[in-house]
Amino acid sequence: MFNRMQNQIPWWHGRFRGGGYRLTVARQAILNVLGKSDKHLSAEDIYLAVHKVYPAIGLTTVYRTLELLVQMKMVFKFDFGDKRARYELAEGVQGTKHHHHLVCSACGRIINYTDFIDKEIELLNQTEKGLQEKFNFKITNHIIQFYGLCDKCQKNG
Amino acid sequence: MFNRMQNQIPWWHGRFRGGGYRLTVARQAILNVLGKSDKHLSAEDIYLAVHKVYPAIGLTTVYRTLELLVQMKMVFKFDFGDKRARYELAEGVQGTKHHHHLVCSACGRIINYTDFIDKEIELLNQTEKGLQEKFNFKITNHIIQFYGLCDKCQKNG
DNA sequence: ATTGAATATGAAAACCATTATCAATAACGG
DNA sequence: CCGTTATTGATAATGGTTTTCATATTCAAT
Ligand SMILES: [Mn+2]
Ligand SMILES: [Mn+2]
Ligand SMILES: [Zn+2]
Ligand SMILES: [Zn+2]
Repeated sequence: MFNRMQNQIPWWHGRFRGGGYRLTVARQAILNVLGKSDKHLSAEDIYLAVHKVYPAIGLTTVYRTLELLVQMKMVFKFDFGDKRARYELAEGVQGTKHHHHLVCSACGRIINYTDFIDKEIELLNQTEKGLQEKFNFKITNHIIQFYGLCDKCQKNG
Repeated sequence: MFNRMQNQIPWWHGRFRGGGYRLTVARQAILNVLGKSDKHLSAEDIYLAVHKVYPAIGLTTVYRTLELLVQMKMVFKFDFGDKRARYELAEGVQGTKHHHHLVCSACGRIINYTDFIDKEIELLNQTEKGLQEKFNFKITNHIIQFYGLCDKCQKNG
């Protein structure tokens, strides 16, 4: 359909081959979009961005690829209360740092924050340990989101 | 369609009348279901429970009522990663205590926990204050969820 | 208790993000 | 280059939620 990308071997090459997955054009295109963006993209956002470069890649493949990337733990999937899932490269990948989110209930703006994270993590570890013991529940990850009004929406509200 | 419930004036009477809303049979039935359950019910769960007593009340009304109750801050709406929204009486209402959630990724079980909450709240207040200043973001509420495997699913997994 | 205006409801259709189907295509070891 | 098999794209289907609109209910004023 089109020639393989001319890039040097990308950092994610091994992740795919090691997992027994093929390194396809669609998957690379989707990872490129995610890697270039600092936003929290929906499947359609990603589809449209990919579409500009590879018009033949369909929305179905975007969904399937995102599902795979989430399963491979290369991508986080979020629900911020609008009706669509949102995706973001996982921490560690592309130098992304662990962070939590502020979500504006009015305009949907999403802010990453890394401040206070250290103390939060400390408490989380403590809490996770306690919960693990009390409920014998093996915690694998957590979601922390603050909802409210961003600066603009406070003025306009 | 059917006679008004014979209950004494319920605690939520004032909340409705004060907001300019009518105190209908459907709304009371739905609040009764929520008040009696300690689970995290979906719209359909609530519809089925209501249906046993008032078969004429439709699913649409359940959705509309839940939307209203969330807007009135009498009910919390959650997304636990299954495909449906889940509802729970808000803290303070019916003596409900503020709590966070453990969600089993395998079987979907949801556990409320109130332990560690005090320390969490303390840190949250601190964090919220900091975020408020740094981003001029007015925080109204937060979501904290831990995902993992419950005791049963660890054995069976 | 009756009335009437405004709100709330139910049945059905519409919506829309996500998934399933399936024939065609591309990736890659040999 | 070939053959096997994973992957893809177009399309249809799914399913929770929302919209529509005619009818019923609530409740303040009679
Ligand atoms: Mn983020
Ligand atoms: Mn709960
Ligand atoms: Zn905003
Ligand atoms: Zn479980």
